[in-house]
Amino acid sequence: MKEYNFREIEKKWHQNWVANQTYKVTEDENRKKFYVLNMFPYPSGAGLHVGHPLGYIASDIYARYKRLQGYNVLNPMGYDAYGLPAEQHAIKTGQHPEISTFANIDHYREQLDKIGFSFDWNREVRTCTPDYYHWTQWAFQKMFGSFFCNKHQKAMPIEVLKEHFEKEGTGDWDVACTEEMSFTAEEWNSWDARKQSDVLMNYRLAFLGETMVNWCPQLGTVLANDEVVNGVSERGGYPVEQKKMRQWCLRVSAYSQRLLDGLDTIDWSDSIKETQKNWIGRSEGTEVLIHVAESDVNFTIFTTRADTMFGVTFFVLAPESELVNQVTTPEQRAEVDEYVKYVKSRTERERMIDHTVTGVFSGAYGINPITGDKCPIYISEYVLAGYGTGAIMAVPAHDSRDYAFAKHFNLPIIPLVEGADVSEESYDAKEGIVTNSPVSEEKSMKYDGEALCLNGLTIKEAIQETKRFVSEHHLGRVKVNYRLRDAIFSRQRYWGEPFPVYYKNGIPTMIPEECLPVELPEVEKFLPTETGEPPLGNAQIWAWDEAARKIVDKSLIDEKNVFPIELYTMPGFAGSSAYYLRYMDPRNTEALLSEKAAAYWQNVDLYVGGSEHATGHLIYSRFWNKFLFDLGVSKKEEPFQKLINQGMIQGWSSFVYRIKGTQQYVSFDLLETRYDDAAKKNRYFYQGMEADPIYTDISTVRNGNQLDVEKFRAWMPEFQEAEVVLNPEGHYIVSQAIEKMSKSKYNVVNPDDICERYGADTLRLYEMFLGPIEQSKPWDVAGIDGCFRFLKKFWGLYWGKDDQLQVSDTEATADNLKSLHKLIKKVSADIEDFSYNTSIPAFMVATSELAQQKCTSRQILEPLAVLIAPFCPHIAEELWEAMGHTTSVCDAQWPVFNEKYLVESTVKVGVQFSGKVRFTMEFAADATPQQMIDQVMAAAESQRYLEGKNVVKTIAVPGRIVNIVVK
RNA sequence: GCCCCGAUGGUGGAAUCGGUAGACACGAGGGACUUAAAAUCCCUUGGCCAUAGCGGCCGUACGGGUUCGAGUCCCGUUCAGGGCACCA
Repeated sequence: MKEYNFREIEKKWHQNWVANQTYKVTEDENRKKFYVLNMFPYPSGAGLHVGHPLGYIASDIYARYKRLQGYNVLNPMGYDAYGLPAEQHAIKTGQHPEISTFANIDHYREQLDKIGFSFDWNREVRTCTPDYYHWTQWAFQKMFGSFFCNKHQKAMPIEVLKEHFEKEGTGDWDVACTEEMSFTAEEWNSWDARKQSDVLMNYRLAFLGETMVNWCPQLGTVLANDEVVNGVSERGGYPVEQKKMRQWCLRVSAYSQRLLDGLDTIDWSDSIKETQKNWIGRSEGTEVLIHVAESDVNFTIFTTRADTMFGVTFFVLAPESELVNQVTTPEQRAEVDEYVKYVKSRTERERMIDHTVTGVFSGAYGINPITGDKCPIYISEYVLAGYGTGAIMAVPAHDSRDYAFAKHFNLPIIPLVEGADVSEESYDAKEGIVTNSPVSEEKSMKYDGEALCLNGLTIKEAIQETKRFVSEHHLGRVKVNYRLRDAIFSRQRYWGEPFPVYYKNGIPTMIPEECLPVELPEVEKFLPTETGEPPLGNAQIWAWDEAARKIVDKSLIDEKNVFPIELYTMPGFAGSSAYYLRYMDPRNTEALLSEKAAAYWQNVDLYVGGSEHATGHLIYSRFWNKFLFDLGVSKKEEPFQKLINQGMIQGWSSFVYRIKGTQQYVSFDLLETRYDDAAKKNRYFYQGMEADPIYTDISTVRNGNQLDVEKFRAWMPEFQEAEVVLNPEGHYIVSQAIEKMSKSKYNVVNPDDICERYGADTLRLYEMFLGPIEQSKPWDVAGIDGCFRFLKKFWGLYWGKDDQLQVSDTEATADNLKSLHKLIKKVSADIEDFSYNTSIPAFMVATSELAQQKCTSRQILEPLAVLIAPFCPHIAEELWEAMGHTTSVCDAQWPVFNEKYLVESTVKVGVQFSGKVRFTMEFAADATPQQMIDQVMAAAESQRYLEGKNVVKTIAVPGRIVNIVVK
């Protein structure tokens, strides 16, 4: 048999694909399009590990499959090239981040090329190149120039709103905004340009806002909500504090309802949809206006439990709320100020962990409009300024947080639900019958002669009734709130897209569209300036000359028509929010993409990437695309029709144990483990001395868990002098843990080594074989030999003893056809469902069947090569060529499944009595159930199973089981 | 606390509509070939009992239910993973 020389084969076909531009794709009106996309990678210095290609392989298989089915498949790849690591590298070494980024990209490309992807590299994009970020800046400018009409749920040009203001003031137009405003046309027209600009900021989709931001002092930048995890920064794990700052923001919240509704139209996993639903956090409730007693101050509270208005015993304001100053009485002023100061001193993280009750009385009372009761107004950090109105009505009987507060401050608790016992805890459930609302008017306010009474209603009915009452009598209104916040869109960093904005006499002004892109300026240092400006403050050539329409030296700023340019840069998600559109027409210099390309490619049919982007990229992209859809640029409301989230491939981390303060390393099985309750972790001891676990590189481990001491010593200078304490068998045993693959954990397996040893086709096959794509699983090389062996067997099907191809024109046998068509059916269905892991065993079975049948028929072996082509393109090409084809197997046709080859003349079924299969029988495939029953009865009688028993019922399920019930 | 997803051998995992659970692979054990190793090939491998051979019982986290028949459907419980989290 001819040797399976994967190195030669893979090298040959890689060159061939490049030379023939096999994967170049162009719009073709005569063919149906299919758009497959991977989340593009951030090119890190560590290069690819075996986890990265998992999704790429999965989508490549699908892309190749669709192409074989005759679709015109777009399968592009590019780089999310802006990012913090490159910037930090630049700060450390002084090397421009572009240099390290491009070097990393080259390394990625080299690694990717080895795996045999069908990417069209002609369409590569990099978010950090001016021809790309031109369109990021352009989209930002469009958002700046737009507002969102709540009635039509659509973005519109800001000029429309301006005109409206000029003619009618705010009027009753329901428009997405930061703060509700009300002014007349006269007022608007009387304002100067500066004031008008400020007011418009309240409505623009990209706006400068004075908002509470997540400030990370260590990183020296603000972070978006999804970049803060458990109160610390996602990157680096540094503390984050709340700070009021003027920042660029995107009004993502305007699209809340559309982002929610869109989820029903797309084919994503339930868990990711659920995550997004939680993140958007739609909550239907009621806003009620509360008067502050003995003053003319009013405030609005938001509640989802309008039915509990009769149980209100106090109100609470968020400490950051502007109302705090307005309501606080002089006597309480000092105490309140001190409390507000205390709250400010607490970090986000402290507030998240520590839920002890704190608060202070403001001295004021609010009037419950339903009962007329005067209730004290408190200030407490458990009410958040950023959600709802920053003020709540407290119903301690039916809300556990209010309950804790009431107990702490000794406030009354009034239960409102039949049978609810609130002596120990609150009754939070939304089930039950409402009671305790006054029957007569004694404690109830009448409006237009009507008083609210909820007794006897279910809670749900009571909510509806209260909503009606409140709206009809103008005490408040029905309101939908969303948890989704506007995205903070500026960062105090160097390595990002510069804003195409200059400040003309303090008014943020867009650099004309024709002058884009505004290129990232050169700086000497990548750190913030000494005066605390962001790194772009170091740029000398960074001022806008309005007359000359170009960027000029900063020193000219005081001259006529020269103004400073924005020093902030855009965040990471800016460049990754619309890259899928750019791939459709990546070299267009006139537009983000042409009308023609947009109309042809529409949107992404299949998107593959990690689920960690659920509340970041996948929300921002949907928002961005919806905006571009409103503009008519994108042709589909949703960017990604189907989403597959590949799981993580974890690595096996290995640990050696070093006795504290020595160079002695003790084998794991000799250690005594003690659990330290205080530190909540294990500690290890050897002869009374404590030993610390230290990561060791997986390359220093052999036979599963034994340390190769020589390799270990050679690995790092630190370990050169290591003395080891071996176990009685003379081995050093390491301990192991399954963790995320990471350079710092020394558990990274890189695909190059696997390619070198087994070839790309084996790697591709094996990564798919590891388990369902959507699941996380540890990398375990154990099974890879099996995949490699299979490929050798598969190869062997095609070659005779004397290295000659043994494909002949002999007619295929029925068995051959059956094996083939079973496989076609299975593999086609599996690819459609992304359960590739189950088609690999099917391939193995078919291969051994055909080998046993000594099948040499071209009729079988040709389609077989096509079937494996999506999985293992190199071997498929080689065999395809060997069989005399001059075109690529990529342009072959996916074999058509034909049921007729699988139809059996007879069918084997098990015969079952009282729940047990007793014997099997063969029937003609077209036997009717009655015929089968008759035969079974005859057979059963002859086998004496039915002796002395009465048959009460017979059931036949053709093809599987014949079941007879006896008594 | 709320929401989502899941639980099948030593391991990864198969099992379409409810129809003979454990495909396929890994690992493990045994054997063949070989001076030896690698490679390759063959046999065994859910548990218990029986074993010359036939065979029998129990088994899909646990407890119920529906059904002639449940890994699959329904109800409850436990455990593990993920998301959100003073969101009113």
